[in-house]
Amino acid sequence: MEKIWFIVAMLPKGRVSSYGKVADLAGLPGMARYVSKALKMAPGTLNLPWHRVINSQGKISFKPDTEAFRTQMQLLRLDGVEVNRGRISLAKFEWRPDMATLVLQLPF
DNA sequence: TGTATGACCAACA
DNA sequence: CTGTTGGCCATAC
Repeated sequence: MEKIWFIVAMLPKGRVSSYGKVADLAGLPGMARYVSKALKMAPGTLNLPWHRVINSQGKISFKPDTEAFRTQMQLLRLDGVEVNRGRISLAKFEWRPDMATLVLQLPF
């Protein structure tokens, strides 16, 4: 759980990642669903950039007619990310960390 | 013990 | 593009 939060905390402004990728980086392959749960549980005091996590199809996972959907879209746009109908171009905005340097920062 | 439900995913038709 | 399938796992009833 902390591992997931830590990875999400590293997401740079203007980049996004998917639940599955976050799970992989956290050393929990195949646990995408667990990531969504971890974000829901995360204390607000952590100020995690949760909005930078979308699904593997490059879309916001909330239903389009919800508040959560709108706030996530707004936060992404504030980051400078283009969002069209809940869709984000992974080709342009996916976070591709350098694994070598990334590993050095992990506390686990 | 069983079933249903998620801020999921990859493969396939 | 959409929909389905099987896999995943914690929670809730």
